[in-house]
Amino acid sequence: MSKSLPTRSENYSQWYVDLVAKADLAENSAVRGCMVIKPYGYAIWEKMQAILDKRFKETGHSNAYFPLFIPKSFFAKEASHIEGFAKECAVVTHYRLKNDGHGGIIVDPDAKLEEELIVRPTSETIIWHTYKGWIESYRDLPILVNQWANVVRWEMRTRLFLRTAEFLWQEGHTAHATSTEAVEETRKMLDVYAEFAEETLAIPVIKGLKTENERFAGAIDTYCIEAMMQDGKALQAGTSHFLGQNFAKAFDVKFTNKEGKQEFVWATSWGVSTRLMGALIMAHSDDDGLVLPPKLAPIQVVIVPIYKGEDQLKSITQVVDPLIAELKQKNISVKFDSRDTHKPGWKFAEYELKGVPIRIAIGPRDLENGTVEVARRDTKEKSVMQLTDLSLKIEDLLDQIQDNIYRRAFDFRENNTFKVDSYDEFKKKLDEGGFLLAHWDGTSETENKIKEETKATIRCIPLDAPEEKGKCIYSGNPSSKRVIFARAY
RNA sequence: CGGGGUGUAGCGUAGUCCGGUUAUCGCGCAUGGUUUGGGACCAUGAGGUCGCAGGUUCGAAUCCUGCCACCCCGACCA
Repeated sequence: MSKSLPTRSENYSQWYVDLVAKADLAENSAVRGCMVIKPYGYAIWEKMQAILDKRFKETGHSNAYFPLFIPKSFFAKEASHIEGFAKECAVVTHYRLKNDGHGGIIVDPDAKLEEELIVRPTSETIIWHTYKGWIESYRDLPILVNQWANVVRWEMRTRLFLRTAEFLWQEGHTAHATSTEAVEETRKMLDVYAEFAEETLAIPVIKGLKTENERFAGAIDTYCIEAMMQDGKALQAGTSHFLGQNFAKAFDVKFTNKEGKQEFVWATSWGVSTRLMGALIMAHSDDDGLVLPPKLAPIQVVIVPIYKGEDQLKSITQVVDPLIAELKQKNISVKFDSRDTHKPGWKFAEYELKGVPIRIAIGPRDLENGTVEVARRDTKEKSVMQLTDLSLKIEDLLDQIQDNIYRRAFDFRENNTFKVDSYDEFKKKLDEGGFLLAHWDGTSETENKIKEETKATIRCIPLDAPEEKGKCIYSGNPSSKRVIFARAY
C-alpha cells in the first residue's frame, strides 16, 4: 500500500461515520433510515449538481419533473423491474388521519385508497407511462430528459450518504428511434459520469459493464463506473442503462418510422446520487478530516487573521481586503474568518476538518514582511509567500491540489489492484483489500458461488479489458478476459 | 425477519452483578478575568422524566414483567 490507511482503519466504518458528523455534513434523522443533510454537506452537493447539470445541458438534455407517487399497477407492467424493486418499496395506502378519541391519531380506515401508490424507488414506469402520450412519430424523437429528485428504497440497513432510505439523485430518461442511438446515449452518459468523477471529484474510476447478476432490473445492459475507497473496497459511483425496448413494450410506446411502420421506442436511463458524497469522503479524507478537491469545495480559500486588539485587526483587514477582491475576481470562493470568539489554532483545526483546500494565515509578523503563510490541506505543507501576485499563486496552487488529490487516489488504486490466477491466491489477496483482476467463465453460477464463499462480487467487466486467454479461477473453464472482483459497499 | 449488544445532561460515560443520603467524571455550553503564529488557562455557574409502562420494596438507575428505540453481524442494495 503506497498510502497508509487512516489510523482508525481497524474500524473504517466508524471512522467514516465520525467524520461525517464532525465535518458537519449530515446526521441520522429521527425518521428510520433517513438522513438530514446539513448546510455544509448540502453546499457540496449543490456544487456537484451545478457541474453535472451544466454537462447534461451541454449534451442536449433538458430537465423535467415527474410525480413522487406511482400507481402500483405501473410496476407490474415490466416483470423483471417489479422483481428487482418489490422488496424495498414504501407504499401509500390511505389519505386521511382521524382522532382516535383518546387524544391520539389513527389512520382513518374509511380513507383507504382504491389503488395503492408506491413512493418512487426510480421513475422508469411513471415516465414511460407519460412518454406514451408524447411520442407518435420519429419526428418526436429523441426525447432527452433529466429529473432531479428524491427516491425511496426501503433498505434494511442504512449508512449516511452510501445507503439511506431516501436519497437525492438525478435520473436521465431518454427515448430513441434506434437501438444504435440508444446505446450511444448510454455510453455517452457513462463518459460524462466518468469525466465528472475524475476531473471534478478527483476520483479515478473504471468504466465497465455489469454482469447479469448486478444488472439494473429491466435493463438489457448496465454500464457503471467503479471507484476504490481507502479501505480497498469498491463503490459503484454511477450507472447508465441501455433498456432496449423493454419499457416501451411494457407501456406500449410505439412510433411511426420514416417508412410508415410502427416500432417500439428504444430507451436509456442513467443516474448518480448523493452516494457520490460518500465516495468523496471515503476516497480522499484523512485523520484530520475531510479533503475536498478545490473544484468542489464550497470554501476554496480561508483567511485566518492573527491579531491582538482592534487596531491589529484593522491593519490586517487593510491588507486582506484587496486580496479577497482579487481572488473573487478569479472566481475563487474565499472566506475571511475574523471572529474573535475562536482562537487561530481552533480555526486551523476547524477548516482542516471541513476540507478547505488552502488556508492563508496573516499576523503582525507578516504585516512587517509583506507576506502571508499559505497552508495546503492535501499535503499539510506550509510556506511563507510574498503578497505580490498572491492571487495568481493561489489560483495555480488550487489546480495543483486538484491534480495531486487525483494522482494520489489513482496511485492508491493502482497499488491495490492485483492479477490473480488461482482461487487460493484470490481468497488470500481478497482479505488484503483492493481490486482483483481474474478470469471468470461468464456464468452466474460461478459468480454466485464466489460471492457466497468470499463476499466478493464482480464489480464490472472493464470496457478496456484486453483480450487474454485464460481459465476461470473457480471452474477452470475457458475465459477470454479478466473481470474485476472486489468486496463492495 | 434471525443472531448479538446498548439505552443515564447536547455528546461521550461511571454506577447496575450485591437496592440505601444531594446520580459520577470528561467534552461542550454560560459568565468574569488572563490569553491569541496549531483545537488556551483559572474561577464560578447552568443543564437530568436514569428509554417507556407496570410490579416488588420502608426505599429502585440498580431486582421482576411487558413494551419501545437505536447500534453491530446476516439476507437486500445507487
